[in-house]
Amino acid sequence: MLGDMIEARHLRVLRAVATTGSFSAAARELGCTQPAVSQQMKALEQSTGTPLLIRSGREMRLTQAGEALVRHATGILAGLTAAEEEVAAIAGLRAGRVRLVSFPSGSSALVPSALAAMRAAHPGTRVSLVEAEPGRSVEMLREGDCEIALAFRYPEVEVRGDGQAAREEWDDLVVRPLLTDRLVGVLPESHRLAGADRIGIGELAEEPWIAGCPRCRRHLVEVCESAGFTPRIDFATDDYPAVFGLVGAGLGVAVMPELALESVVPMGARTVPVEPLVQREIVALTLPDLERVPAVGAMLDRLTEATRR
Amino acid sequence: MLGDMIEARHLRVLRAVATTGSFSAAARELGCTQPAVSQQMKALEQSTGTPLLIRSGREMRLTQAGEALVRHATGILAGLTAAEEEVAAIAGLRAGRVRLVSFPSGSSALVPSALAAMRAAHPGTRVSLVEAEPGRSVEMLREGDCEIALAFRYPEVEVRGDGQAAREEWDDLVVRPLLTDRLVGVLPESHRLAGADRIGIGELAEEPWIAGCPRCRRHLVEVCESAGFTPRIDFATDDYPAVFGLVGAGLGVAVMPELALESVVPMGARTVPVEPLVQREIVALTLPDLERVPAVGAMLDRLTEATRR
DNA sequence: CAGACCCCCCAAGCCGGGCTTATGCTCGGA
DNA sequence: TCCGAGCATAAGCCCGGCTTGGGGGGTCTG
Repeated sequence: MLGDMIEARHLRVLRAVATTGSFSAAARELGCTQPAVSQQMKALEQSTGTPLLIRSGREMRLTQAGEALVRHATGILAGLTAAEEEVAAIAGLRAGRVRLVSFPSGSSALVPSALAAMRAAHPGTRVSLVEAEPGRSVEMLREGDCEIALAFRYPEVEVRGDGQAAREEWDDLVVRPLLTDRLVGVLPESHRLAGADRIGIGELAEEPWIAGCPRCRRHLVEVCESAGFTPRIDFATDDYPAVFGLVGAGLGVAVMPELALESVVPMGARTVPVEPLVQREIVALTLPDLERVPAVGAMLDRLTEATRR
Repeated sequence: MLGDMIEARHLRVLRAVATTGSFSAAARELGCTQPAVSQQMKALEQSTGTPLLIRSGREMRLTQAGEALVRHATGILAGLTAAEEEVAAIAGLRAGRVRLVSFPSGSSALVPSALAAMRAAHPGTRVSLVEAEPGRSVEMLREGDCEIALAFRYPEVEVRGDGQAAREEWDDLVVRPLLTDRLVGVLPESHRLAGADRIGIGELAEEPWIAGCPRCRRHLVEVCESAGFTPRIDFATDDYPAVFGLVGAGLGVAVMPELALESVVPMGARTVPVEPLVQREIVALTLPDLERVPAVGAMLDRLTEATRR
């Protein structure tokens, strides 16, 4: 029920017989023995129900049905090799597309260098990049709208009954940790603690706060509450330069991933380590099957490498 | 070495999976069990070296390589079914061409009725007809320039050392006897024997003869010599009406196949049975492999049938 | 004219691969 | 929480392919 079709192998053998003019020559060309060719042709003639070859004296000729098959074989085998070639190009990293989605402004250094390394190593591949919040990016990953999602997670501050609420939603994904990012405090230059070596987060209990994305904001609240106070959040923005602007204007304090400070120069603000140590883990997420896709795997490797500079 | 190629069956399964969205549905569509589909896809992924399908939650999605394969599969499977269809049409006598070559003017009644019967029974087939001498027609058959050769042979008059010289050259062919044709004498109306019931060939020993084709001429000489004389041959022509004209003009006598008299009316000539009985056997020749080609076999059957009217 | 070579067919045997049944697992819905 | 659907896996049977070895026929050449 599944194999009642002309097989491509048969066509290849038939074509070899037609071009070489003999079973033996076809066998040599195909790298097998002559009886193998003989049997293949017998099987093909049986499956088609009509003779395909005429053994007339020494030369081998095609019947009309044989000619028809050979005529079609050209296109079919060409299509088959084209298909093999295309998938081989993808498998061999000479082609292939990776859709990468990253959280906004979270990987200003990481992603570009990984993209550059990928392009250098596998020029045929194409990597596209769009930005989305971690929640949305994971959704896109599950929906098939991207192959790699860059996200971050915070360790749980307090141990609750369901200890791994944040990690739980990823347990069917491949989670490749890239790097852990320490959060530092950001204070106005004029702040009394701006010059401190390090500060406890509780020392900022009375300050107005400027928070980041919802996820970051939630975690900030958790950290502060475990330190004994509830932060008064006056502003919330994803945009790190905006945070600097707000802090520089003396409108509040903030915490911010250290990585975000690498590519910008804070104006009118000072950074200072805070205690307790607050870390953010940046990870690349993908689906188990996708990890084995060569281009996806290669891009994951490039992302991992990009953290080792 | 022979099967290191993507198989058409794999593509069919992959396409079914892609369109139905699940292995089970594909299995139902293909008429096999679900593990069969599962294994086919695993084998295909292994042979291509890259994942083709993403099992994400409940829905099944294609990777880029899978999409490429499905895209090619459309054309490949279409070509394959087109090839199957064409050869099936030939096998099912809905198409096919038969090249028939007949000796000149030897089958004025036989061939046309067989052609008509063939066209009526299998309208899709095409039969072409050209004329050639028996020697040449057999050569064409062996060269692949025709599928059926109509020829005739005479029984050996005298038993020589190599008793079957004429039959020997056909012993690797399929010889299908169609009918045996008695030769009759053709005399001028004014001839003294024109009104006889039958004559011995020896009674024409002194007449000038009009012979037919080289083959017929050779046989005429053999028959006459076994009757004790050597015929004096003044004219030789393949054209039966011309023979009648020559005989009618009193220029000689001739022998002629009875069949040739069916579609012409002799003018100024009389036919009379001769003794000893001289017969000519009309046969259809083909190659052993060609006999099994449906259209060729059907045409042979029509030729055989055409003799039974 | 005979030997030699080439090519094809046939038979037997080994091997791999495919399909099936049976079973377990996961996930989503009632 | 139970149930149904769907996929994966294992074991087993079976068919089909490829190989080796032997035989027959045709052609070319010495």
